[in-house]
Parts: sequence; C-alpha cells; structure tokens
Amino acid sequence: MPRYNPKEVEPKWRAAWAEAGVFRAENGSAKPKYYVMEMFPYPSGRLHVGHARNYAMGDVVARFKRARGFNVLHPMGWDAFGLPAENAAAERGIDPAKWTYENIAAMRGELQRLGVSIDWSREFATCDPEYYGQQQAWFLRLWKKGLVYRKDGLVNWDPVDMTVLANEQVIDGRGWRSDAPVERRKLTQWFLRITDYADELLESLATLDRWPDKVRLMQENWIGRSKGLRMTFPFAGEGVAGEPGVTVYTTRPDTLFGASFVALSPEHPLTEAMARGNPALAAFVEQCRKGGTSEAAIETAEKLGFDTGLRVAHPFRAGWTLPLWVANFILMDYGTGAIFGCPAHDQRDLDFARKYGLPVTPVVLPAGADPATFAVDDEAYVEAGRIFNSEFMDGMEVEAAKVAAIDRIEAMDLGEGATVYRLRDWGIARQRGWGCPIPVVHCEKCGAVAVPHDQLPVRLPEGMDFSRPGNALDRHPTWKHTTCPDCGGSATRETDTLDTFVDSSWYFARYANPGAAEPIDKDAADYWLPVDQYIGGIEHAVLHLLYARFVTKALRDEGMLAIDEPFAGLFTQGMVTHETYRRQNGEWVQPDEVEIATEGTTRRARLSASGEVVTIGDIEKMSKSKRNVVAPADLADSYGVDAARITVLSDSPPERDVQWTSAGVDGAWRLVGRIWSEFDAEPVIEPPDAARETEFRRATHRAIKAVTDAIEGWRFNSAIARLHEFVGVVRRFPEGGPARREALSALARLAAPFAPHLAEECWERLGEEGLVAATPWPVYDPALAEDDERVLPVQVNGKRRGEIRVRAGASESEVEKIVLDDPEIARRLEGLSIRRVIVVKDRIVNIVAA
RNA sequence: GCGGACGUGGCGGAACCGGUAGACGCAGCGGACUUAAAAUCCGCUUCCCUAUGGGAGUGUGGGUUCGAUCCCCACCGUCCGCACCA
Repeated sequence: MPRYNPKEVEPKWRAAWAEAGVFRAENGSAKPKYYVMEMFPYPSGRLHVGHARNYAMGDVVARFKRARGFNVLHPMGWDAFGLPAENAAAERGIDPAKWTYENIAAMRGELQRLGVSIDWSREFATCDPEYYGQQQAWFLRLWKKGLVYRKDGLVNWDPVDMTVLANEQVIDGRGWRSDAPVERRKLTQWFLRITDYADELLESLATLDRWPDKVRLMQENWIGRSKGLRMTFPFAGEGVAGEPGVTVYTTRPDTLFGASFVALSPEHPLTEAMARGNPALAAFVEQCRKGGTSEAAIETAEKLGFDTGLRVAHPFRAGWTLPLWVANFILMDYGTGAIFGCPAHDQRDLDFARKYGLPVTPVVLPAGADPATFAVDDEAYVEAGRIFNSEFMDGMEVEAAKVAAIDRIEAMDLGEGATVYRLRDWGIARQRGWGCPIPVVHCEKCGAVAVPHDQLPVRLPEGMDFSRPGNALDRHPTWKHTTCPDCGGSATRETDTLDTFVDSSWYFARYANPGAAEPIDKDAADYWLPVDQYIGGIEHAVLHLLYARFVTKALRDEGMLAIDEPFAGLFTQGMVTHETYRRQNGEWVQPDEVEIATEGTTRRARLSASGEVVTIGDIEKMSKSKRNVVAPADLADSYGVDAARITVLSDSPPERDVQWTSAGVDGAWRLVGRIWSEFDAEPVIEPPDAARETEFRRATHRAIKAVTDAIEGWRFNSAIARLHEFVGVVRRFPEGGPARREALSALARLAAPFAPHLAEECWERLGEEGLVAATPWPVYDPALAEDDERVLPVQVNGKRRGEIRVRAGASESEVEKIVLDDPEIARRLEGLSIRRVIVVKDRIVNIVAA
C-alpha cells in the first residue's frame, strides 16, 4: 500500500481547480451570494504561519459556503504602499515598485500553493495606478463636497519614519510602526472630516450584530461621545483684548457652585495671546511643551499650573469671581481646551487645588451624609447624590441638576448644551514617496486646484531617490513641476501622499469589479456588498475598521454605494506568536537559526551555526521586523500543504492567540495518512450484517452533523477533532458495502475545506465524478444522526451512581420506573428515603434522597 | 484610574441552553508487526487512597440550585484596549 504522496498529488489538483475555474465568482448569479474575505496582506515577501492560519480560516469558510450552494466571492489583493518598500529601496538601492511586485509574485505563489480557493481574476495591488487613480477620483469628489480639507495645525510627527501620523496611529505616545516617541509639529495638513460622521459611526455600531462586542466597544470608546455644557465665563475686570471671556466645556454643570478656578490649556489661543506680553507665562508654556509628549512625563503626571492673575465672573452669583489659571493637564484637543475646576468632585481638579491652595467646596452630598460635616479630603466624591450648597439646584439629583444648570445658562445666553467627541478628524497626508499621490496642484494665482478627471491617475514618477530620509517625491527633480489646470501658469504638484489606511478603506468595494472605469461599479457592488464575513486581526479594531466604515458612509452619500456598513460579519482571529531572539549586537535572529538548550528551569539559546549566545526575548506576534517567523512553506515541504493547513487550524480555537509550536504537525500528518489509507484499502467482503450497517450509517450521519455544526460555529479545531473520530469509525467497519461507500463519500467532502487536495484524491479514488470543490456538502438524516437509545447517568444527591439505557424520548414516568427498578440503583438507595426524582429528558436522572 | 476578556490534566484544548468534566490531538507508558529501527496499528494515560471499591477535582472563598467549568458576590492572577477626555 503506497503512502500518500502530497508532492505528486497537490500540484495536480491545483491545476485541475484552475482549469475548471471552480473558484471564480460570478457577478449577478442567481445563487445566493456570499462574500468572504480576509484582510489583505502587506507584501513583505514571505508568508509566515500567521498568514497561513488566517487565510486557511477564510478558505474553510469559502469552501464550505461554496459546497452549501452559495456563489462565493473570496478575493485577494495587496496592501502595497508603505514604508517597508522605501526602507528596502534605501538599503538596497532598488526601485520600491520592483521590490513590491517581486514580493507580490512570491507571496501569490505561496498562497496559491496553500490551495486557498481565491478568485485570482480579481486580484489587484493598491500601488497599481489603475487602483490608486480611482482612489484619487473619489478623493477629489469628497474634496469638492467639503469632506476633505486643509488646515494648519499641530500634528503628530514621527521623527524616525519622518512623517505625520493620525491620532489612531499613535500608541502610548509612540509611532505605531517605528515605536519612536511622537513629537508635536505645526504643519499644513490634509484631513478627512470623519467627525461629521461621529454620530452615525457610533449609532450604527448597534446594527453590527455579527461583530465581536469587544471591537464595537473599542470603537465606541474611541469615538468617545459625551454630552454636557459649553459655556463662557466672562472676564471680570481686566481681560484679553477682543475676547469676551473663557469658553469651557463640562459634563458636570451640576457642580458649577463648586467651581474654584477656570483653567486654560497651554496651547490655548488665549494662553498664547497672554504669553506674548508675559515672559513668565511664556516660560511656563515652554516648560509644559517639553515634558508633554514623553511617556514617562504622562505617567508621573504632576499637575503644573500658572496663575494668570486675571479673573472671570461666576454666572450664578453676582460679584463671585474665579481665578484664571493655565494648567498642563488640559488638552487643547478635547472640548474647548479650557475647563472650570470643581475640586470636590473631580480627582484631577482636587489634586490641582490642593497643590495650589484653591478652595474645595462640596456640592454633591452622598446619601446619608450630613451636609453640615461632609467634607472632601484627598479623594474627590464622584458618585451619585443630592446637590447642596447650590441655591436653585439644592435637593436635586445629579442628572436633574445638570438639566437645570444647562437651562439656566442657556436662558442667560452664556452657552448651550453640547455634544463633544474624543474622535478627531483623520489626518491623511503623509510626507512619503511610496504612496498614492494627492491629486492636487498648487498655483500661486489659483491656490490648491484639483487635477482634472481626464488627467487621472496622477502617477508616481520613476527614479525617486530614497537614499536619504524624508519625502522622495518632493525632491524628485522634475515631477512636481507642472502647469495649473485652471490658469495654465506654472504650478507645483502636491507632494504629500495618502495614508495607506486610505488605500485599505475601500478595496472591498473594488473587488466587486476591479476593472471598472469608475472607482466602484455600482451594480456589482450592490450585488456583492456588504462583505458577509470579514476576517482579520484585532489590532485593526479601531484603525482600519473605523476608517473603512467612515469611507463607506462618505461614498454612500456620494451615491457610489448603497450600503451603510461595509462588513456585516467580522471575525477577529488570534495572532500566531513566537519567542524573539536577539544577538549581542542587537540583530534579530530567526527561530530556525537558533538552538535551544534547557538546563533545569532556565533555557538558553545559541546560534546553530556559530554557537553565539543569543538573548531570548518576549513572545510576540510574528513579524518580519522581529524576524520571529516560521514559514508555512517549510511545513508544506516536509508534510504537504494539507497537513500544514490542518496543523494551523487544529490546536486552538480561531479567535485565540497561539504560541507557535510544530508539535501539532505530527497529528495532522497522521490524520492525512489515516484518511488516505481508508480510501486506498481493499474492501473486505463479508456477508451483509444489517445491525452493523445501521450502526455505521448512524456514525456517518452523526459525523456529518458534528463537522457541519462545528464549521458553522467557527470551531475549526473541533471540526478536525470530529474528523479524527470519524476516520476511527470508518476503520472499524472495513467491510465493503453501501454504508462504507456512503461514509467514504461523506468523509472526502467533510475533509475538503481543511485538506482540499487530499479530498480530491480520495474523491477520484472513490470513482466519483468531478471535483469535490464543486460538489454539494453532505446532508445528514436527522433520524440517523440521533441515537434511538440513550444512556442516562443516574445521580443520587448529585453524585453519579450508575447509568440506565432507555429509548430516546422516553417520558419521565417511564424513566423513573426503570431507574427505581434498577438493582444497582436500589442498592445505592438502601436506608434512604426518596424525596424527589428529577428526570431531564434524554439527559440525566437525579434522585434526591435522605 | 476606567472599560473588557480570560483562568480546566505534563501540554494545546473540548464540554453548543445549568445536566456523565477532561472529547480530539501532542507528549508519555505498555503491547503487536519487524532480525532491528523507523513508519504503522492496538491499548492505557486528571489527582489521591487502605484500590473489583472510595474520595477529591475546572484560580481562591462564599452564594443560588435537585444539580454549577457555565449564573451571582468577593478576592487572586494573566492578558488586551483607553487613559490628565473636563
């Protein structure tokens, strides 16, 4: 009996699939559509097992849905702009486009080798001019509409990558890619008005019922809507020329009578105005700016303040004035960049007030506290209670008092109820050469002018110089010099390019018809969208998934899409992690270059080649930069693609992170061999035995049900466990006959989403027509999948004391009689009197006795 | 600090609605086949004890229930997100 030889079998079936075109999605088919996609990869050059796991998952779903009769769209593309290509260009002096397309070719080959059932006819890369030209087209439409704008402002500057970052790309004060501390810089920037959609982005999260709660919650927190009061404290006495007062935002207008100061952000325009004539204040502002961004400075969080000497008037009591401070803890980015401080009911204000000796007046009384003696010491009281010390609000609950305060301020014309968001507009310009050019020309006379539609795409030039840091597009000798589309005079092109998150914010719509002359083929998109199942990493919970939702809504309002949300279902798969290894000189080292020795409880790592000791670092997500990658190709070389696919899917539930170990591959390889040997075996000729046939058929139908349910519930690891069991069953019934044929037919089809090549080979050996990939999923007979006899455990006082056999569906009284007649149970009940017998149909019996 | 998730054998994990805890795999042990090994196949494998039986057991301590890995409360631990957000 020859062993299964994946090296011969696998390429044969991939060729057969390609020839038959079984994975081609048909626009407008009469079948129900199903759109499943994984987040497209950055073409780093090589697939690692994390990719393999991700795409294998999507492929299981795609193959399963296809077998269930759906017209499946399972596309693939490349998120191809970005810094690694520039870095490669800088290091090796090669063209980033060449580097990128070579990587794409290599990774496409690896993905194809994995046997993922992708419609390759729809493939594109975001660096294809045909793609980014269409992106430029819709970008200009949004500009025309006012959703794109330019603004001078403080931006997050990554000093290592030498580019601007969006707020979403700053993690703990550091660049999301470079990990370098982010600086604040003043720059003219391009923005997308995502805040126009803040409410809808928040509200429609509720419609995403097939998204993980965690992701919805993270987006909710990121948008950070809060309701409160925006109001102005007029200057009392001397003020700032031309300014009526200080406008603050608060969510606690109920505590206005507890106010003891008003404070401005160091970056507030009023602060800047005052600092011009006040060197001490200017020095304070400078001091705040210095410490402001570093992680350590935020952690220690010492409250610093500067008393401007000015005073503002409290709105509710004539003659009551509050001092105006500048304080380092007030963010210019949030609310109005100014607050009123109520130390008794806000911890931060309390810390500040204690430090600078400002009054602390409680105005919210906890239930049961004595208004005469209640005081706040070092801990602000932030819970519910009744308002006191507050004139017209006295006796109200907090929520009622908020309404009353807002009403009063509105009546006085000093402010109004307001909603404020944490979400900021999306800064989309990057000072990089390898990105989608912003299709705008700057003319001295006409200003910023859109490039006319018939001149799109604005293509990147060849021969950019990446050998120095900074924007290679900007310093290209000729590219930016052009003429103004309006007046024909000399003009320069915009040399900023778009954030790569723009590229990935609409690609799912382009797959519907990637050759369309418009950005989005409306008919095709109406047919395919929304994506039924999107699969990707949790790290994109806010960034990519928020941007894609926003762009979808913006394009919908342009009439380019008919959907409100791009992704009806989202699955966030776990990451594949691995230890990291680092040489003494700081270079990262790949796991396959390292040997690990265990001495007692300590583990030491050395380079296999030289014996040099390397440091064992943290367990992290596999990434090219840390070099802690394991290539699926190595697994596939030794065990075949199917075993590799089973390995990455079998050990852990899909949503969980897994620390990579090659241990599982032996089990996967055995499964492949065991399945094959059943198809390869000569059937044993035995006289028919009706009881055995029935038993076998029951097991087959149970297996079909179990595997089907597991796939539908995204329990791929359990589905594979059920396959293991089913092969064991098939093995115990070697006699040839209809039941065996039924079992083998089912086995091949159940295995197909996981081990598609093996399944085809088995299908052929069975003598079936056509490809498994184009064959309907097996259907189980419920009557066979359910046993007609049940083994019920019998408990006495909750402890298992025996079991009985009854027919399925036996009534309570029937079961009770059988239990009480059972001699073994009777022995257990000796000397006890039965209080109660609980029978759960087809499940369990519990006798309560004392 | 705020919000969330998770905690089950030597290991990865299973248990879908509150109903036999540990499916399936890995590793380990024993056996078959073999001159031998590999491969393959079969069996055992939560822990403890005075062992054809009994007891304990799903991070810890309580609670609800006939019955809790599952629900509730408190605590411990791990991980993730946000964080001077007014």
